[in-house]
Order: sequence, then C-alpha cells, then structure tokens
Amino acid sequence: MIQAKKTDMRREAGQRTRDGLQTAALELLAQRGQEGVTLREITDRAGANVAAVSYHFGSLKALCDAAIEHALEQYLDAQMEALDSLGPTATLHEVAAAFAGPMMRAFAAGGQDLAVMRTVARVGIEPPQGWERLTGKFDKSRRDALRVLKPNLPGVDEEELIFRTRCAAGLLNWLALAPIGTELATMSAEQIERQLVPVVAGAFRGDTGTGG
Amino acid sequence: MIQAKKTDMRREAGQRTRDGLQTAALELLAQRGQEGVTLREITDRAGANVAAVSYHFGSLKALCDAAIEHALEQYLDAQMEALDSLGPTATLHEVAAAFAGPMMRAFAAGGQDLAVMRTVARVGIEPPQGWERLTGKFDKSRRDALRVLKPNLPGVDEEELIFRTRCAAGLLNWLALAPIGTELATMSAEQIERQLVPVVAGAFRGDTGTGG
DNA sequence: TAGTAAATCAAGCGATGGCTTGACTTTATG
DNA sequence: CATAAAGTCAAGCCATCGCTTGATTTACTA
Repeated sequence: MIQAKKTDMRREAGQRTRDGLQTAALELLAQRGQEGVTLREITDRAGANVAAVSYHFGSLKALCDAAIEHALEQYLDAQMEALDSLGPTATLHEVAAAFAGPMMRAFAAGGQDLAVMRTVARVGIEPPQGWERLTGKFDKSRRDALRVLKPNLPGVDEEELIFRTRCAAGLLNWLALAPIGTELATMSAEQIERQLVPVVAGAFRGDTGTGG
Repeated sequence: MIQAKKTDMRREAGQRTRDGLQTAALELLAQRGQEGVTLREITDRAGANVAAVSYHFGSLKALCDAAIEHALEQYLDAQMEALDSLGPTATLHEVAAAFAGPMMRAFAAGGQDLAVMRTVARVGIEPPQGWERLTGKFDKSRRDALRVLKPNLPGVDEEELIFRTRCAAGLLNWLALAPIGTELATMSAEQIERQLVPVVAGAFRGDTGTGG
C-alpha cells in the first residue's frame, strides 16, 4: 500500500546527520574561518563518519558553502526586518539600534546565534566564490539602511552615506570576531546597547569638525 | 689579525635571506592569515630553500612570529608618534585624523606598508600566543589616545571612551581586511581622509540621541 | 521472509604539510 | 693550501589533509 507518509526512520536519521554536520561546520567556521576547518574535526564533533560529508553534501567545500549561505540569509533577513519595522520618523539613534540589533541580540544570546554572526563577519573578509546568489539580499539590505538614514542626514550625499553604512557594518563585524566581542558576550543586552548604539549612530552622523 | 670588521660576505648573504623570508612571510600573512601560510610558498617567493626557514628562524611559526612582531611594532610606533605630536588644543577631528593617520597613509602607499596594516589587523582577530611582549606598547598607545580624547569629550566617562577607542581601532582594522579596503587603496590620500576621518570622529563623539 | 534502498563504517589512496638530514658550496682564517 | 664556519640544497620522513571504496547495518516494502 501507499500509506502516504509514515515517518521513515532512515530519512529522519539522515536529516539529523545532515543538520549535525552543518551545525558543527558553522561552529568551526565561526571560530577558525574557512581555512581552519577540517573534515575530521567536523565529523568528530557531529559524531559522524568522515564519509558522511561526501555522502550528504558532496564535499567539504559544499558543506561549508551551505552553512555559510544559511548563516548569511539568517543575518540579512533579521537586519532587513529590523530596518523595515522602523517608522518614517525614526531618529538616528533608533536607526542605529535597529541596524545593530541582530548583532547585539546575538551577543546576548551566545551559542548558535553568535556563531552565525561570526561566520557572517568572516565572510565579509574572505568571501567564498559562489556567493553571488545572495547579492540581491545584500543590495536590499543596503537600500533599506539608506532609506531610513537619509531623512536623518539630509546634508550628506549618498556616496558618503553608503561609505558610512559599510563602516558601521564593518565595525559590527569586527566586534563579532575580535577578543572585545567575547567581552561583550558577558554583558547584559542593555549594557551592550547603551555602549554600542551611540558609537554606531555617531559613525552614521559623522563629525566634520566644521559644524560647531 | 683582528682586522675588526671587513664585510663578511657570508653573514651579509645570510641577512639578505633572512630579510627576504620575513618579507615574504609578511605578505602571505597579510593576505591569508596565519593558517594560510606554507613553508614552501614563503621560500618560493623569497627564492630560498625550504631548509632556510629552519636554519634562520627555527620553525615556520617562529618566522611568522618575528614578522608579526615587527609589523605590530611598526604600527604602534607610528600611531603613538602621531598622537604624541598633537597639541593640547587639538580638536576631535584632528585627533581622529592622527588616530587613523598611519592606516590611511598605508592605504595610499600600498605595498609593504599596507601588508603591515593587514597583518596587524589579522592579529587583532587571531592573536598569537606569544605576544605578551608588546602589551606595554598597546597600553601606551591606548593611554595616548585617551589623553588627547578626554579634553574633547569631558562628558563621557573613561570606560566608554576606552570602548569607543577600541571600536575606532576595530573599524580601521576592518577596512584593512575587507574588500572595501581594496577600494580605498585606489583612492587618493585626500579622498580617503575626507570620507574616513568624519566617521572615526563621529564614533569617538558618539550620539546618544538625547542632546538635540 | 526475502529484497532493496538509505545510511554508516573502517580502511586506505594520493597529495600536501612542516621539518630533518647529510652532502655540497662559499667565504674567511691560520 | 688546509681548516673551519656559514650558508644552501635535494631528498626524504612522517603526519594530516580531502576524498573514495567496498562491505555492512538499518529500516522499510512486497
């Protein structure tokens, strides 16, 4: 009989192995980057055999690509959602809080969420070659930031606004990777926000030294 | 006879090999980090034999440590000199320009100077274990920055000032490593300064959203 | 119960890594 | 010239890397 879908234990176990491999890969990518990840360390961590990577993903690189792409998508979606939820009268401080929100929440949460951020940050330094698939999301994220930024900084032309947005994003990425990030991870969400948001907002606003 | 010091060709050639190895190591460290550096690529680039590294430095790690320490010292010295040359009435904009000066000059100069900056930035993410020898210089650099920063930001307590200084340093490091840095490297020194200094100064100043 | 496909496993292959070795060349010294 | 020190070199050792293979286990199907 067809019996439609009684849970197939084989496929379920396979999915569990796949997820375990991807999770282990994400953690190693977060703490050591693409060059510091080895097949055997991933499989040890996931409790799987070395051949499982080839079987489920085809190659180590394909597994890392999958983990990276998932992490990037997760981050960009969270940031776009935060920016889109801002009203048209949002202050620069609120824009900065939304922009840095996903990163700050990851610091407070730790664990997998923080691993996602660290992986995303590493990709910002060493972009894998097949990441053009996400170019559209990157563009939308930047457009969202510019849209909510412009009303607050009418005197700054778009080129500089783009530069400052990239600087702010880079600063957040740096915090995720550098030792200072592990210090932040021990603070409360409120403490993080109180210290970090003014810095991001200040970077957006800029200080030309000419305007009193 | 004693003959004091007639140039010993053997020692001179050895020094040339040592310098070539260290330079090649620095370039590879700058573009691939500590994990992406191989003995054979260094020796190929330097035109030396693989055994030369063991002979002159003891190990690959010792060579990398020497190259990293030299780069760190070069950067910290340049930044401290820039900060020390500021008068007591320096504006926040001038402080930011001095703080970011060595990095901006390296972007404009490219080549070895930029490799030094990239290596320093990488160390900020993956600190080697034997770098406690330079702790004193790091401390002095931070104290210098705080000294020239305080008069401009009397309302900000020291803890936040330290945080903002680390953020600003992190931002500069990020620019050195991320793709945006290669874009900066194609701009003139004036263009770089005009875009970057306001961002750094803004990060120092902060924006709490409470002060109009 | 026999058959089958999904998944797992131990073992090993070829390539590459850091490092060592012993012979060789070069240069200064008596 | 003979000796010794400083440096360079080709070759190889051993570990680890990504990946493959053929056998085996597991869970569903007819």
